[in-house]
Amino acid sequence: MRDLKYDFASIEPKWQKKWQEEKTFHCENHSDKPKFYALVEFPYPSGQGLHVGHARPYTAMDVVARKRRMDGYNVLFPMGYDAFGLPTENYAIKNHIHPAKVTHDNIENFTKQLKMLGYSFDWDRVINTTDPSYYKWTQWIFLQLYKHGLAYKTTMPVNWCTSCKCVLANEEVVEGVCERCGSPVIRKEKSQWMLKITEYAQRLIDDLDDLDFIERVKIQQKNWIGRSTGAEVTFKATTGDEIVVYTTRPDTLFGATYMVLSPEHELVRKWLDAGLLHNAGDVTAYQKAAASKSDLERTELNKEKTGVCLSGVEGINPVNGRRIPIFISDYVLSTYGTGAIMAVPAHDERDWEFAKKFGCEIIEVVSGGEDVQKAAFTAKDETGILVNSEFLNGMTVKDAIPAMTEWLEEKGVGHSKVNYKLRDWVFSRQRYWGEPIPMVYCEKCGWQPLPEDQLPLLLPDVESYEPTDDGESPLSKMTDWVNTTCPCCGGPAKRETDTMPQWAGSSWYFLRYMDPHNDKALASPEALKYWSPVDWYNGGMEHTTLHLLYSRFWHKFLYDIGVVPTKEPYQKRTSHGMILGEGGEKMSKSRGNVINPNDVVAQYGADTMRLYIMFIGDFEKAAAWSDNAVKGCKRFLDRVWNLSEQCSDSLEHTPANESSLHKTIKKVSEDIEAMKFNTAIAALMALVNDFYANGCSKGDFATLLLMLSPFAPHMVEELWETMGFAAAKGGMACQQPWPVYDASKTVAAQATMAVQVCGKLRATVTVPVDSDEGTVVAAALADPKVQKFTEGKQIVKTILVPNKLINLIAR
RNA sequence: GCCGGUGUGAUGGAAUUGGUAGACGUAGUGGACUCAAAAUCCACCGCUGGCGACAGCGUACCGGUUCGAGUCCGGUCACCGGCACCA
Repeated sequence: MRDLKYDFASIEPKWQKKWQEEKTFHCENHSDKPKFYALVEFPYPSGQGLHVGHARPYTAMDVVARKRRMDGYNVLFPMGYDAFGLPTENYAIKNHIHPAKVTHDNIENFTKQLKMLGYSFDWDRVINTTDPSYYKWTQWIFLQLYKHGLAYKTTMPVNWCTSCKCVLANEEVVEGVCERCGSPVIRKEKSQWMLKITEYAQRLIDDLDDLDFIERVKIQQKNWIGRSTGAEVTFKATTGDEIVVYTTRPDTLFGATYMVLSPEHELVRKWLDAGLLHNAGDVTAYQKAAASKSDLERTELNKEKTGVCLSGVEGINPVNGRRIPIFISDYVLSTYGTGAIMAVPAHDERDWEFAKKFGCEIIEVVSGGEDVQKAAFTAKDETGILVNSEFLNGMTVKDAIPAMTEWLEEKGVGHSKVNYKLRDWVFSRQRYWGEPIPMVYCEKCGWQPLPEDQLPLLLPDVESYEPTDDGESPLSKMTDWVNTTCPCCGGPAKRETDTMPQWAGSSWYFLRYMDPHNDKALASPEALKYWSPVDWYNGGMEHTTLHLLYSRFWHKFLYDIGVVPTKEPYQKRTSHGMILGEGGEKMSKSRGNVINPNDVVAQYGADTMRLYIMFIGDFEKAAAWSDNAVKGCKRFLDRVWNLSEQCSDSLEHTPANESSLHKTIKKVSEDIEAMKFNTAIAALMALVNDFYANGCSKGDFATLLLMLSPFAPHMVEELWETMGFAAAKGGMACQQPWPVYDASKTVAAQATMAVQVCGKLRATVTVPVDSDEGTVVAAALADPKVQKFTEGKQIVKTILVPNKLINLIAR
């Protein structure tokens, strides 16, 4: 009897069925209880199914959600599927199956797996971004963005994946290659729908201050938005044209010895057209070379600066009237600032490198560094003093920046300026499996939004999902669908054939959960008011600058137009570490080290899987899977199961366990809230060890079960029922109040204190709790091990840390 | 290069934020039970010296502050993540 194993294979489905039938975790949009909205990132339903990387955040938030219910909250803990996207479309192309069918099958599989793990989602609120009743509202939000001038179409160089034949957002290009397929990304001029996220740049930074996001998320978002302050300065060209440059160092203006325009700069085109450039051939050749370069090549060539001097045109420095050469070079980006710079080689490393290669003059204007002919001096602190700069001479850099800015403004040749690295969001994809963009183009009226009563604009069936070779969406071949009438004049018009990127549906999904079946609005104002904001959102760090930033942007927009009641969508954001394969390597099919949750559940049960994934290590850090450690968790659950048959009948707590029980309640309660699941479980294991050592009552055991229930809900419910607690307390363990501890009972009557002599541990003494210094010193000095080190010496000082430690300083 | 993080036994990791380093778990060793194995239970389990009680050393490395440092400060090294010609 002692080493009986519990039969998880029959227990787990039994309780999952009961939760489903009784809708145990269903929640209403009103309650006397305080609300708590816990959110995890909904999965992309890939063909591979759920993997252990999903299980970590899902289990963590399930533990939190289950505990908060027991704490007396009305908890919304929903799940759904982010199902538009390329892998499904590629699979459909390869196997000639409709993406909707693939999506449906994958979702079915995911749902089965999520239920198998016993998550307490409200299954009545499941959403699917590819469902027309959902994407109707994604399209609706797009129309609102358009109507408020935040969506626009423009021709611009975009990131073009050579393999996916598709435009990518900057965020989807990683080290010059496509984030998804790894193929090189080149620049291509295309007409694209854009969203003006840059309009929200400052608010996206400022409002982080009021949020409870983990610090590294805030820092990463701020870095990504990349605010910098400086000045725009207008230089004249000898042609009479004005060249506006952006600089963060207006103090160094006297050191500007040449200028650089990006190869795409409009003035270059203008001067070429006007025949002003003597070396037009070199210039156009350079422009052509730069345009065809992929981002990867640009980065690789990063070491060696290239460029062409524009012969026949010069710039004029507004501070001293000096004529300086103008270059074009791809180290100046057309997409940042004004696409033109003043080069100060003495105080900028890139300019210095370029100047050395092209023989430009290097003039020191900030002293305090090494010889500027040998290296650029870039320090911005008090170490530098301005020289060779007329009215700025003798100032520190810090003082010279505002002084020069003021001078520029007075003379009308410049002004202070804030710039952001963040760029507008490229919102079109030349792909099939996405939300159709609800816009119509009419030769007479231009772009027209589809009237809202025509939403959803359904994605039509096509024969082939392959993108066309000229980069148009497969939808462009559907002439019946493309040809329509203009909503404005009624004349012939064509629909937009591009679709939205995958990030669209996930930018607002958390709102739909609040009221998922509403067909009048994306969610009712009452539901939005009741549940907003999401109280706690856990997700991966990889979404920090993508999904998390995009959805904050959309939410702020919806707030501005009065749709949502809060200016931020998520109050708290936490993030989990990755699960690595055995041995610490990333899990991948090619390495053959992928752990399938189905196998783990089949062998050990869902409760063991859940417990282990929470016990594996620090939640925020990466952790390597270990089959042996899984066994340890199973062993622990077996020990709990067997302990149930050894409890005494008393419903009172056993005195011997009292302080460890109360300490454990405190520890587990606090650790779950702090996402220190590993130590919460360690505390439960230690408590079970105590119970085995001291014996335990039914009352002790019931408390243990309640604390264990968020981690191992199936086994706990089974024991709760068979031991008669369900009948006695009326309901399942997950419906009971969370145990409370009595602070006065967390301390034992006796304290074991460390005794140090001169800071070195020499003994421990056991004294009554809260003993005063005199008592502790006397007890310490009575110990022969202490006497050995104090003999013949005088105690000159004692330091007491109550109930912890006494340090005797002896001389 | 810039920003952020981490470094503790054989191993995953603890340590109430300056107070007994190594909780809890794995692996290992010895023992009990067993014909035997598995499972379970008990004991040991940082390094060095000693039969031993014990002593010395020990949280990447060097230095500092302190009665006391894994924790704080200065410097060095290594690894991980993000950004990367953003003027």
